[in-house]
Amino acid sequence: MKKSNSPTMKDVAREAGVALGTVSKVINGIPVGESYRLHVEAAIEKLGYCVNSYARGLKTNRTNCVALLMPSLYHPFFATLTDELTACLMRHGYRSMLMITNYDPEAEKKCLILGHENKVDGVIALTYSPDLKPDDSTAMVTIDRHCGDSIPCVSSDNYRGGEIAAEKLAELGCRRLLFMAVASDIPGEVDKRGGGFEAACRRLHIAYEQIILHDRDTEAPFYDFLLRHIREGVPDFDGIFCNTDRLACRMRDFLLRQGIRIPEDIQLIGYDGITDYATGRYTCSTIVQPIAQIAETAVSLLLDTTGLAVPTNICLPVHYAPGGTTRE
Amino acid sequence: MKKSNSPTMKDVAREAGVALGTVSKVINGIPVGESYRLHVEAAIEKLGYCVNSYARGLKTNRTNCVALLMPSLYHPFFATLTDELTACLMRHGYRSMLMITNYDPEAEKKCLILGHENKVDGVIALTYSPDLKPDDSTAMVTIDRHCGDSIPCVSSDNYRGGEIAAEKLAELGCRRLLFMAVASDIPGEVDKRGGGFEAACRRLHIAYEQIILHDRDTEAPFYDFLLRHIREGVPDFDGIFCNTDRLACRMRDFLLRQGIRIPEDIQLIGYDGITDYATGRYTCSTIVQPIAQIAETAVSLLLDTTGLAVPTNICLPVHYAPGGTTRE
DNA sequence: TTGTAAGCGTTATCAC
DNA sequence: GTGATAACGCTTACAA
Repeated sequence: MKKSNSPTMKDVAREAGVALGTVSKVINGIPVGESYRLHVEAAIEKLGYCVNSYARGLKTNRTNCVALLMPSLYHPFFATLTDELTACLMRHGYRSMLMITNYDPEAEKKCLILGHENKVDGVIALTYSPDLKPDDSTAMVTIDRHCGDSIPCVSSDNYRGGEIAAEKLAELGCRRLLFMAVASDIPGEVDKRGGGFEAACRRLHIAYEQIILHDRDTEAPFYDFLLRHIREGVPDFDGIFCNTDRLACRMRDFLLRQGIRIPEDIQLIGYDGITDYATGRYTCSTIVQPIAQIAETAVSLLLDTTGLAVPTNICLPVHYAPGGTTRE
Repeated sequence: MKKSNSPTMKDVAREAGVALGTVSKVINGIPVGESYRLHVEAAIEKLGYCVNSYARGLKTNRTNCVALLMPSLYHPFFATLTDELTACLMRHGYRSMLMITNYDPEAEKKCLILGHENKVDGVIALTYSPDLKPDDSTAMVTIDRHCGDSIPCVSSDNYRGGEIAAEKLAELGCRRLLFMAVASDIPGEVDKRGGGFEAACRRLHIAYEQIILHDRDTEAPFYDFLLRHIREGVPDFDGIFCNTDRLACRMRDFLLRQGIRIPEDIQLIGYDGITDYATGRYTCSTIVQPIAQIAETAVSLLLDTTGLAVPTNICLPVHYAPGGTTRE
């Protein structure tokens, strides 16, 4: 599949009639006699020389490569996040090694080892392990889940997002709220959405209930719950906050099938800010995560080597956006 | 960001009391005396040794790393394709270096150079350059666009997909068909969708028109065209084939706003097989691309080093799936 | 079968 | 400022 005989520095040196070290200096931008530089550059051009980053990496122990651990790219949130992360890394001169973990802690561990073998300069992980830890010598930043105090975690301001959802529903006239959530076994930043919602409800003196399910379970309990709370076509609730857009969309579909009007009878707010790929519109009214900003923050944190104490948790601001499931 | 002092083979050899070469053999699965192997394995375990793939790559000129050139991950097709490619590569023991090119030929060229510097074993590209060529020593496979006869291109059977769309619409009772397409400047496999559609229409003696726009233009001409062909609420067409699901969804939305009923008045078929992330349902009736199969084929073609003459173009079978915009 | 040693293409340390 | 030279960690003849 390869045969490889790219020119090496030695070839360039010979072609330019200079010593090896001189070529290295030119390539690394270290000052060198003007005429030497020109010769070397000409030789590089002529031979089509291109550095071998494996040789360089072996020597310097830096590879300009970052491992990206993602559960899947089927979910638009992960996909766009990966897009932004990769673009951002490239802007900083880094390449990204993508690893799909399939929500599997075992696979995540394997990927970390793979990354270590590959001497990646750092790891950015959206993980489903409670305790993923890289080799000590490798920098790591997580997204949406804390993995220990030495590892910064960046996320959207989930708590505030929950508050905003409650505030918005209240402002739009809702008086009886419901919080629906799918949660994974292991705790993460995402769990704070409910906390913010509750706090705001209490502060606003609005009645609320909540129902939380495990993400590996079926949604049947949600449906049962909703059905029990619809009497003669009139629902007990006039506003629902779902902890993901996905859930909000699914509940909207279900309620519509039950003859409930959205947003007339029930208003619905999700979380994530997922847009429809065809129209670019939000798939439901939602709390929008600042994906590009999350990516940039994660990259800066990872690459920032100033050693200044970094906060262990960075929350980025979210905002509400109407998407057809609220009366606005 | 790094401090690196992982144990090396030398450390393992010392720990195990054997020679360096022996350690190497154990690691590479080359037969070695049982007791030696045990010692070495124990030492590896104890020290937490892990190969340095940069040193290995430097020596062997193989890196087990493949560059993935994608225009963006915002489109679900690219995202799922990237997911499948990466998963498939991992299964084969390869890592993928993701590069987002933003539909920009210049960026694509830069990525190719980056890949070359990084000594990737191969490149899989979904490119928007007419003539992207890697360094001679690097294997390449493209998806959906031909880049020269030496570079295999894998795609869905676009021509057949066009035929199927026409046949299906005919079968569902359509008598006046329309083909709508957005096309990029540079030719690609995707262009064949229209050819297949036309051929089938002629074969079936069904009247059809077509309107094709550049992908960088506005959609206004589409809307004008449709409006001109709706007289007193009755459209001239009873079936439309759009060359992407995205277009089909957009046209559906537009037609609905004009008071046209879908699928009662007009039936619509798209192409790609995009599913909604929340419900998993097709976003419109569609010709489904076998994404996982495309990924597997691309990977096999890239990794297959048998040197057997590979076909320059591989078309994978597609199928029709109803998605609410046809009467079935 | 096991051990030894010569590179792979860089970078970095020195004398010059 | 320039040019030999020694690593970096590994694979692979080749010698024992």
